[in-house]
Amino acid sequence: METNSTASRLANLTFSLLANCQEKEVHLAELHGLTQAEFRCLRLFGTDESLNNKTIAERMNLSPSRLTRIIDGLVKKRYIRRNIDSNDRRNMKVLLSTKGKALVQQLNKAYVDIHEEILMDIDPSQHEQLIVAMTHLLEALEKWLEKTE
Amino acid sequence: METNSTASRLANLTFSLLANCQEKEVHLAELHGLTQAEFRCLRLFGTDESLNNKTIAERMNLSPSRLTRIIDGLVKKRYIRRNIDSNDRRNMKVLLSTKGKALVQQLNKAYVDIHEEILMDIDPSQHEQLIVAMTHLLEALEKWLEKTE
DNA sequence: TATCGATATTTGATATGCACAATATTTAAT
DNA sequence: ATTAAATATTGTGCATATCAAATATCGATA
Repeated sequence: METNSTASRLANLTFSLLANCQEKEVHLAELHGLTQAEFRCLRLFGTDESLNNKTIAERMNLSPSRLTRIIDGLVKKRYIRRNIDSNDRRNMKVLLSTKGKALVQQLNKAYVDIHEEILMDIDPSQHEQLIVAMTHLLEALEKWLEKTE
Repeated sequence: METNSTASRLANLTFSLLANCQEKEVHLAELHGLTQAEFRCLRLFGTDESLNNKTIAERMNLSPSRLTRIIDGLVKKRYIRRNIDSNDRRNMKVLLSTKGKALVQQLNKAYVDIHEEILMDIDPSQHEQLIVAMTHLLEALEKWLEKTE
């Protein structure tokens, strides 16, 4: 059956793709003197956003206490600041410092640049195709994760 | 510019994809009573393959000592066996037990099934193009990783 | 307003993950 | 035969993560 062999080729592709992306992330983190956790945490921020401890913990699938210490590291390295939320003083509003904003913007740019480079190697007529396919891949994965939750 | 906006869409996609795959892996691991490291180790085996400690460590980017203990866990849980290589008694030949083979096959099948489902959503005439595009994506990423080594 | 329960963060204790160095066994080279 | 290299394991220490307890604040209500 055609679908089956294509499916296993695609499966191998996404498998390798995943491994490579992970490697890339490790590499980028140490390039900036950050631990992997700190790096991933930083990448959650849009440049203007301000998040609290708990939501970051949820997005990263980590305990709030773990987050406290990751944030500690990022504060010590002067990438972010902590402010008490004046509306609800239980909340810590965590936001990027100037240095943090610069790094996040640089990372985002680099990230897009990589993909741009990649697209240059691919016939433009296939770009939309690729996007559609990857979107399906993502949807399927999300559906599967929900199903088995 | 068309390329740029496509690139940032693609960037977002691979970003989410990565996060979802990681979540899926964690989930699958605990579904089978394995740690994430054990799970990833098991997935390296083809059903008939026999590997030694060192090569597994290299493929997983872990130290041999770490591997020794991961293997310990998998042996205790009866997924793999250790045999001394009779050609070179320094080597431990690590291979899947019957139970291990069954699990690996089941996982591989599930993995292909997901991708088959995805392909059903896409016009068959475009499958080959999709594979080609994804292959380019992977190649480009590998090239980038080498460049920055 | 005084108090109780819920919520957010932090801290201390503890467990797990991982690498490095030292050790033991075996092989290969001189 | 002796020495050097390769392989797996064990001991140790630091990094990573969770859990439970402590602290502070908020909102509701008696």
